[in-house]
Amino acid sequence: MNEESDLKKAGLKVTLPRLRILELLEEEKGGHLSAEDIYKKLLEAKEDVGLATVYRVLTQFEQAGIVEKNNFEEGRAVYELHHDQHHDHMVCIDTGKIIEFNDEIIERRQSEVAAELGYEIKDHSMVLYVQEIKK
Amino acid sequence: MNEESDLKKAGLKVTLPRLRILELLEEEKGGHLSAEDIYKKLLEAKEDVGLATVYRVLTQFEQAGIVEKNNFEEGRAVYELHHDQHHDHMVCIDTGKIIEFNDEIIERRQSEVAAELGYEIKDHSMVLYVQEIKK
DNA sequence: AATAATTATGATACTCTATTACAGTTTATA
DNA sequence: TATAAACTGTAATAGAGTATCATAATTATT
Repeated sequence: MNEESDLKKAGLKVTLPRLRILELLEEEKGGHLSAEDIYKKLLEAKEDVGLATVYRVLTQFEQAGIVEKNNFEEGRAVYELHHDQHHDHMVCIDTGKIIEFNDEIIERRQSEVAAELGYEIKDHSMVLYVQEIKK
Repeated sequence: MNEESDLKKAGLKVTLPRLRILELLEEEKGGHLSAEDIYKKLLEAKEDVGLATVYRVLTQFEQAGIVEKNNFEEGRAVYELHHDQHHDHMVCIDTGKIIEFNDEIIERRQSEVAAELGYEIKDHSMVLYVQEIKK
C-alpha cells in the first residue's frame, strides 16, 4: 500500500508497471540499475511490460524525485531509489563497484567557488573513477 | 609546422583531416565542440571529410592527450584542446555557458575521501550546473 | 624519384540507447 | 458502470557513435 501512496503523491496513476518497477527498485536498494536491467528482470518475473514503458516510468519517477538518474560514462543511464541524503559516487574501474559517499568539505567548497564567480549551484555531478589500493 | 610535430609526436600520420581538425580546435580555443560541430565547420570550409573520420580522429587525439572529452549530460560528447592545468566545469543552465575552474581544496579532499575508503583516484569528472546570481 | 608497405579515408551500414506515435487498454471520478 | 483522461505495448524513429570495406594518401624503402 505504501508504494501506491508514493505514486499518488507524485500525481501518477497506480498502474501495474509502475508498481512493479517501484517494487523492484526497493528490492535492489543500493543497486544501480539501467532501464534494460529493469526490463529484463521484469520479463524474468513473467511481467508483461514494454521497454518503452520502463523508460517512460523511470523518467516520470525521476521528475517526481522517486529515483535518481546517473550517467557513469558507460553509455547508458542507471537509476537508484532516491535517498534523503545527497551523495556522490566513486566507481572502481577494475570491478565496476559503485561506492556512495558524501563530503561536507567538498560540498561547501563547490558552493563557494560558484559564488565567487557569481553563480549559485542548481545541481552537480561528481564521479571519482578509482582503483583499490593494494598493500 | 607545429601541428605536424604534435601529430608525429603522438605517433599519428600527418594527414589533411587531422591537420584541419587540430587547426579548428586551436582557433576555437576555450570552446567545447561536439564531433558534429566540427564536422559542420569543416564542411562549411569546403573541406571534404567524413563524419566517421572526425569521430576517429577525436578519439585518437583524446588517447594521445591532445584533446579532452567531456560529457555534460546533453547526450553527446564535447571536445576541447588539452590544457596543461587540470580543470573542472561549471555549466550555466540558462545560457549554456561553460566556465572552467580549478580548486585545490576540492582536489585534495577528493583524494583524501577516496584514500579513507582504500582507493586511489585515477580520474574524475565534476560538473556544476549553475545559474547566475541576479542582484 | 619511383615503388612498396602501411595506414588513413569517406561512404555506408549498422549498433545501441532512448524517445515518439498510435491504437487499444486501464484507471479514476462521478 | 459509464466516461474522460491517462497509461500501455508495439513498432517505428531519432541520434550518437562504431565497424566494414574498397579506395586513396602517407611514409618507408629502394
